[in-house]
Amino acid sequence: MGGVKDFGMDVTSRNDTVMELEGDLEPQIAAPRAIPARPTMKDVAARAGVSLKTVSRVVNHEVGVSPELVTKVELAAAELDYRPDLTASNLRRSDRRTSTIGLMIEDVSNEFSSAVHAGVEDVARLHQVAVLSASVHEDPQRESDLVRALSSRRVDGLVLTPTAGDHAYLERERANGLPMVFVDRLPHGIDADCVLTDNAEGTRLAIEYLIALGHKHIAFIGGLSILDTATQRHESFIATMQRHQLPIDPEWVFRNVKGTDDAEKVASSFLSESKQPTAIFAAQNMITMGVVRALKLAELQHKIALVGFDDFALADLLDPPVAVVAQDPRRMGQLAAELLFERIRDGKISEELHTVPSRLVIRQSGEIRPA
Amino acid sequence: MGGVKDFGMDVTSRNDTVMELEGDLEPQIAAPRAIPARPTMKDVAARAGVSLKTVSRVVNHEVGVSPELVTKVELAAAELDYRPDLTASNLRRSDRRTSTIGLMIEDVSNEFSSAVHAGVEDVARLHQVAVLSASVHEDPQRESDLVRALSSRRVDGLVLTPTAGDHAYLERERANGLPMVFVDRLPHGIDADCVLTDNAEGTRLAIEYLIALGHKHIAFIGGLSILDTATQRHESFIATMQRHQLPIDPEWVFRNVKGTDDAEKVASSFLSESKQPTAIFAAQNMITMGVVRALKLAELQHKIALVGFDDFALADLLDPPVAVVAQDPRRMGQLAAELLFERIRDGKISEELHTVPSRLVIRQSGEIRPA
DNA sequence: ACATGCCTTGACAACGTTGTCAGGTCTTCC
DNA sequence: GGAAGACCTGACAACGTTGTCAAGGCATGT
Repeated sequence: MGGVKDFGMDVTSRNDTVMELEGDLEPQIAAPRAIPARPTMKDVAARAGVSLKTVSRVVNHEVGVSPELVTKVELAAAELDYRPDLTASNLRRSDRRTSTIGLMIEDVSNEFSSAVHAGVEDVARLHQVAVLSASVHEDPQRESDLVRALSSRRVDGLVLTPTAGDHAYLERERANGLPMVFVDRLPHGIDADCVLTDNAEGTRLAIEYLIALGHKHIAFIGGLSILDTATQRHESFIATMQRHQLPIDPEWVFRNVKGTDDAEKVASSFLSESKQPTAIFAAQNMITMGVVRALKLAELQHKIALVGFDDFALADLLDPPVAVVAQDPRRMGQLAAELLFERIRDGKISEELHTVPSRLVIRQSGEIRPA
Repeated sequence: MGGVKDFGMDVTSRNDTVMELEGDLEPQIAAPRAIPARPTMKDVAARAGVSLKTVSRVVNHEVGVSPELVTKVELAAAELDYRPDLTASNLRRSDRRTSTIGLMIEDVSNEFSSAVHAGVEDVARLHQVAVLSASVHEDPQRESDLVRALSSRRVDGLVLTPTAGDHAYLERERANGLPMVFVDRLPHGIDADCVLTDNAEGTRLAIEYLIALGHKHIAFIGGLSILDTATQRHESFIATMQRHQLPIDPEWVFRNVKGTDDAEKVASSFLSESKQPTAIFAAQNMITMGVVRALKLAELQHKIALVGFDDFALADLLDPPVAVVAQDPRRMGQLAAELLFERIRDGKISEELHTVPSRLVIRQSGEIRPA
């Protein structure tokens, strides 16, 4: 809160009597000529010679206004460059909609998140709704601050990727009229609508593909296990290997790997040993990139197979091109937004779980067979 | 505008007398229990046993409220999960700030645009300001629609990448109190604050580097010449070649190339000829990727030098790693936002031109010498 | 004891808009 | 010709909040 109050200089409203109190002071050179008055409905009404309410009707395309008045009002509005004030409108309207939703993602400049963003925007645009977007950066404190900020701006709903923390606090927010849909990760402490990738299935696809090629020694490098997505991929890896009665070598199973550099280090460590896996499964975007680097450094990129989870730009241009389990983040965003608009429309709270399928994209790095 | 009026069912305000008119109809099963009432200041005031204004003072951290009352009010607010309504606050406040700005970029899911977005967010966050973001997709109609939409939501200012069209219409918007800063491209028909990459200088750096390596026959593949950025890069290419008295072979100069596929086609066309350039300058992101593809296809990636304009993820992992002129889109976003907040703060309109330097990132593809 | 001034609190209007309702004009029908 | 209805228009209140101002309590100085 604590608004913006330092700017002061409090310009009195445009056409009221001007305060004449400080006439004794020298002329205020370059006074903060702040905030030119915007034309309001009142101004349009005056210019068109009609009442306020008639302008309102014309602006909102209500039926039952005579054509002449419509023309007059539209002309006056155009001449003044009138823009209806959605904030005032929202205040008065009975549905209290702001035609704005909030989107909280990991990082707006991240390839995955911004694809989700694009998907949400696709749908929001159809509904003529604007999107307030923000990066959470995996920070629970920032997450709850953002929820407050967006709630204060009275967004009609929220699409968000939850952090690892507890989300019981959102229950009250939702009860107070803020519909929300989670995307990419399941929240803890609240039952809510959620759109997820099928992590287990995607992982199974990748691993079984490698197994079919004859691989028996597959390394697993996964992300932060506080995140469900990472855990699901790990569990599916284990389950799939077991189902095929293959040994899981603990020295080739890494969890809690964070970011490209860490992944490169981890991969390099076991690639320099004499005993090596014949294939590597990198359970996340950044990790895949790190492994690519490590393989290249060790000049093993054509000897050891690699499949990553989540596609990325240029994966097909690398040497060798990198096989991946491709998610469909844009679709996830679209689906989440569609769900949200349903919830907003009929005001009911529900707890549907939607899964967006992932598919295996076979590229050379995956086709390498064990020696 | 034509707001959202189809949802109907007009729930009367929460604690007023409930309308008893249609008691004869069957019970409305699962009636759209729309919009639960949110607590307002009035509710908080009642619960804390103080006046409305006192709650306002506490919420806004104004001085001069007795500590006991502050505690009482804060307690009541917390119990009700009260969230101040920024839209109502903005309406009444004399500064009329919404603490929200608009951002219009090419595409939220584009690597360059979303880095600009991240930069804007960095600065907005410091100011506790939310960002309404939208993709323009190089569509002038969409651009002006978005400006209207954001203006109606009374954003405090606008950061935007202009399309190729005319922008005189924004003059009136700005005169009506909407500060704006352009980023990445210079607008036409309006003098305004603008943050640009130094396209000419970046291009010069790249070309002179190639020349220094001994290249004399350099191909140029550039983007849509309706965009100034593309034109500037082209002109700088020509000027630099001429300054070094090198021939410009028209059959190796391509403009108006759009997207990866188009670039690949164009590059492939001249790579299949017997006479070839010894180096290629790709004047844009997508174009560079297309050229990489074409070179790889022709197996010339280690024979012909390549430098691209604008860096991209994994450029360093390609074979060979691709040399580029790197812009700093995040810095551009930050700078634009900083400028915008200055304009918002002191309400003055100005027309500063800011240039963010680009730098040459040398990677193997640039180090290839002519045969 | 009284005037003065500071400090805290609340009543009230207003921001720009829309929902409600009443009033006016014009048809239509007996 | 008059009543009834359809149609169009405007006056007014209200949405949730803050700016303004006045009133009351208390301490201080004479």
